[in-house]
Amino acid sequence: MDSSNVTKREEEYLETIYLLHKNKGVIRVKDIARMMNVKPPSVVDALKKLSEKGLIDYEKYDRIILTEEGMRIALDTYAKHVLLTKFFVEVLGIPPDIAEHDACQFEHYVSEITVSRIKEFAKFIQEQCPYVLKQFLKENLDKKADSGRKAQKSAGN
Amino acid sequence: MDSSNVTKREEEYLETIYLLHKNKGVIRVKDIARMMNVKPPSVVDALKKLSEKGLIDYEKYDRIILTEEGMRIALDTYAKHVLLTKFFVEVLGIPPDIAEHDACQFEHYVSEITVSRIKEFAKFIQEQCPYVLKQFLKENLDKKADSGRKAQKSAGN
DNA sequence: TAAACTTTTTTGGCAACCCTAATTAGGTGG
DNA sequence: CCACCTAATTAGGGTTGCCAAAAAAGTTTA
Repeated sequence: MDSSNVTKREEEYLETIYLLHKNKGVIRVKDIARMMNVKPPSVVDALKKLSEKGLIDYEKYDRIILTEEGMRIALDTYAKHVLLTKFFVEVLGIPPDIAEHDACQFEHYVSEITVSRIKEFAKFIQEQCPYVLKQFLKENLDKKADSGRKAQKSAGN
Repeated sequence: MDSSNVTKREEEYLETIYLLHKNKGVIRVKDIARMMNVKPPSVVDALKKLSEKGLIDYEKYDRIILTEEGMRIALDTYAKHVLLTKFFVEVLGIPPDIAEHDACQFEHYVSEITVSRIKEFAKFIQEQCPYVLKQFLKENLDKKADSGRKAQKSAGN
């Protein structure tokens, strides 16, 4: 019931493990590595840390399973991820891949208040002025291809 | 005109230097340290790096001045900071201190598209359905004190 | 101007993450 | 059962950032 001293990066590892388990059942070091764009040794380092912190069950050359606490953190993080992505796409009309990118970072920093407020806001606006929202999206969804897109920051960091 | 290989943390140092200069003129290592919640040696480390990258002019025991490029990055970052904070406060009704905290992280990751879309959205909604927005804020601004607030993540990281 | 105080810098270290190049374990076909 | 191939792990390093303690520079004051 602690979840303190879990770094942002560890949250990402937990989220990835959760998604791999959900989609494929078995979890391989190399799959985690591929999904997170790191090399296998980095994954092993991370697994050891997560194991020491009691967030996963991990035996060398063997299974990788989220503990109850690890699962709690993974679900929590993933829920924010989904909510933020939906908001960016459905309310702001951001292209899905960019929305994904932004959500993927913000999810580790955003406060609970902001998360729940975003959720309420989306619902409120979709119910109270759906036409205005549709109008905004219509005006913006086609901007996708041009201008702003290329002005993207150069990934990294 | 590059701005690549500037870390998030370095962006924060640049932003802090910009704000100190704007508000007090003179910039002291200890002021930067206080504002960023780090100790002086960390600031000195950062100043050396920023200087090597040509983002500040820095002579030991002497002045600290943003170069043109450093100023560009600082202004850019600060602009996002202001925009995000305003959006969180004026549209979502997040308490200012929390909004500040969230913006302060997101500003280093958010894509240009999302920044400009947020700006446009705020304008659009404020113009097209100001009453509905006011209604949403009225319902939420008083929630400040209770529930969500204590569920804050424990800073750090 | 020299002692006393403050600020800045240097030194030496630590933690989080990542990588390349070995090494070791597991699984497979002959 | 052994050679082979792949996947996982260990060994050894690198970077970024932060800190405490010690040394050096700057400033103030008697």
